[in-house]
Amino acid sequence: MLSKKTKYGLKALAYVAKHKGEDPVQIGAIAKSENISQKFLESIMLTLRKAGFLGSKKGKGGGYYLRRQPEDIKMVEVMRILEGPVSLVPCVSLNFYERCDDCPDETTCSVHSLMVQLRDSNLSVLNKNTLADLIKE
Amino acid sequence: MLSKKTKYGLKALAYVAKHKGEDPVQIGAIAKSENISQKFLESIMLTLRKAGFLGSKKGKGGGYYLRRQPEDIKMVEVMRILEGPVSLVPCVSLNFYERCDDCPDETTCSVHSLMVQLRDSNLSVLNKNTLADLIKE
DNA sequence: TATAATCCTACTATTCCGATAGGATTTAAA
DNA sequence: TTTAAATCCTATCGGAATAGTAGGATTATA
Repeated sequence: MLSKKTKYGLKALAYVAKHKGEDPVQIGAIAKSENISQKFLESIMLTLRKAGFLGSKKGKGGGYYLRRQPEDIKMVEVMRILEGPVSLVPCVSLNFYERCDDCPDETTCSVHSLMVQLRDSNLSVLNKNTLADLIKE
Repeated sequence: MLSKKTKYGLKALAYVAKHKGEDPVQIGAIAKSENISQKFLESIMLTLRKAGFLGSKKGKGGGYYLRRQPEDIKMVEVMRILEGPVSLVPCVSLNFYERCDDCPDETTCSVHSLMVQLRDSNLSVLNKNTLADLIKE
């Protein structure tokens, strides 16, 4: 299951993208519109800003805005920042590789091939969807 | 990430499938071979038996055996028993549907379409892989 | 100077995961 | 008939992660 952090983060990004070109968007407005705890959302927005998706302006009239074009923000990037690895086991992860503590040998592991297939099918979806796709229609 | 429960359960099923036709397989043997805590594995085997994948024989010389052909046990079934929903959000789950507590309206939810795509791509992999595929080569 | 916003750190409550404990039950073999 | 070997079952527990909260520091506008 997706963490609330990721779900809220995606919705917030979509909200900001929808208001592209306008004044910066406030956390309060997003929280209200998407039914998210404002304090919780604060920390998520911070993560998204530090990751380079969002920029911010402090003080009165401040808020958040997109730093990149929606078409250029792939879902796979956002997922890796918010949710972590795309893979279901660390030993098939491309960006977060780790050995599995069980498994003496990856090549004879019975679940290895299945895990690779799941990783690749998820990657294909996450690579072709961008933030722009989230705000269509 | 996949829970250890699921990972261990898959490995255990593969182990039992590999020894199909022989005497029942003991938990101890699986635990040792796959580096799994025996007590933890006990509870997982119980789950798999109650779900109908495995049969058991008690007492000396007892153990576990497959109740269905490996080619007939789809990974999607096993995952649903051990890991739960295939979907990342309950509101797109086919077998565990629930409304999302946020989201006043699923049709306007910005992440809905992405979640459906991820669900379907995972389903396609999990539907075409069976236990027989886990023990190939 | 007052107000509105983000920024930042720390804390907390709850849930889930992985594992363990301790026996009850059943069966086969000595 | 006894003993050993196996599953069965329920309860519990520590630790980690998740979701959220608190409280103020900082910055910018009007």
